[in-house]
Amino acid sequence: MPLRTTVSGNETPRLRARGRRATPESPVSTARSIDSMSAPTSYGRNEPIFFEGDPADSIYKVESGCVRTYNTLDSGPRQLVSLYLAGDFFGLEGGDHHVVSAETTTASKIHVIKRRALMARKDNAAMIRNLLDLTAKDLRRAQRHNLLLLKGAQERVIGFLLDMQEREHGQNEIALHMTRRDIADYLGLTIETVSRTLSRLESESAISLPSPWRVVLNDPGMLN
Amino acid sequence: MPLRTTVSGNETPRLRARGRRATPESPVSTARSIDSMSAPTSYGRNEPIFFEGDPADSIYKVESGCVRTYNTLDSGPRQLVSLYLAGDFFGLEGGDHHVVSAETTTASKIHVIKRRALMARKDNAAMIRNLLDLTAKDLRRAQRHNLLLLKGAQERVIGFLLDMQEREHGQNEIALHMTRRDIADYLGLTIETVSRTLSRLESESAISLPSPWRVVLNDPGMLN
DNA sequence: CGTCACATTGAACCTCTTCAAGCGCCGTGG
DNA sequence: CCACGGCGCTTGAAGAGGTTCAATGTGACG
Repeated sequence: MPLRTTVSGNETPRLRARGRRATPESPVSTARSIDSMSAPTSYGRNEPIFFEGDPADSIYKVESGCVRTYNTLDSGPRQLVSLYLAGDFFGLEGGDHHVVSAETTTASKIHVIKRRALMARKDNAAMIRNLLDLTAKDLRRAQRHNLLLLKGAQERVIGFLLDMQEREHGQNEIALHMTRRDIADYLGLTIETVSRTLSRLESESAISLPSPWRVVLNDPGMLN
Repeated sequence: MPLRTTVSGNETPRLRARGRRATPESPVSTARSIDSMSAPTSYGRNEPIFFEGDPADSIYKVESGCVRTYNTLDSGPRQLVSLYLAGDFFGLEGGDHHVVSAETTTASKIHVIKRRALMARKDNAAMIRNLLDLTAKDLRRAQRHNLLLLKGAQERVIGFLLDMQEREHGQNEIALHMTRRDIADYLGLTIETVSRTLSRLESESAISLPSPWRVVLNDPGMLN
């Protein structure tokens, strides 16, 4: 097993949970689409965004970074429901109260969009249709994740990497934006299994691991 | 291991895939809500409703029976994405084409609702909002299913039973509407594991199995 | 330099799968 | 009418894959 000569980038996985530092509120945008309706809020690593049970009066868009949603009601090990990367919307489950909690997995910028602000707009019918499209997209993502969880460990990890690659503009070098624990909790595996699987894929030169938070897919097509 | 003196009901799990027999089309309803916009179509057991790749020009509501959605693209063992019971809507994933296939698991009646018919109505803004609510509900269901798949075999089966109970009006005796294979493919287990787990739960008198397609939860609260 | 969080690696254990056999119900046909 | 065969379900024993427990490695920061 080759010892990795790690050259870590600036994505240092380090807990720096200072309080959230809201950027000053900009005047309400008159933009046509849901995004960019407000200035993004900056979050540190592992900072909560909302909790299960909170009133669900806003939806959210990831400007940069990464957000995990999870369920606290079920005791035992943490189980992630979803991961959201730059460009993704979350908090779309509907209902009066959130059914999951949301936290950043790394330093992130998040747009917070009040539902009332959406509905108050002249073009609110278009907004609802926009919301519908976003929710349907999240549904498709959840269903694809379901399929992934019906497979074995190696296929889960590979599926995760391919999904991440697709969501990160198709580059072969992808930034994970999260720790092994997040990956494991998202895939229903242990961190040991995730680590071993990645190591094996690297030893088979299917991937490279320049640093723990970076993965290079040497042959994305081969991974299927 | 007590031999079960099975007294089969009329839910005989038997292939009887006669051709679909559409009920005569009723005049377009002027009802206020999405459901009951058309007369239901009757399907036999294991009959396809739509296939992955078909144009998604309709949404569907289960009047009675049960529908499974699954993915055929990934080779290997069949993997169910979702199960829909009486009262549930499906086909809400959005997009121009279906990303899953849908089949009945048992004789069923299904409402087929054209999207165009929805959008053509005077109150189509309300219809879209209705669609949004239904899609968000399906999303919540998919996310709950995700959580289930992150657990062990016994918890999956118990979670499945509790989910079914909740969806069948909270009665303690529930009809499964499907075979062990469907359950296994939905939970990511083998039929043997499902069968064994149910047998063990019965031997611990947590449940009773009057017939393979019927389950009685002796103490729903205890199962958590 | 020492500490801390995260990641990796090894070995024993356990759960679920795989393979195999048998049972019960039902429909069919001799 | 009963024998046969298909299908679904159950049960057992061996095997593989992932977890658990434990130790070590690595980089960042004070």
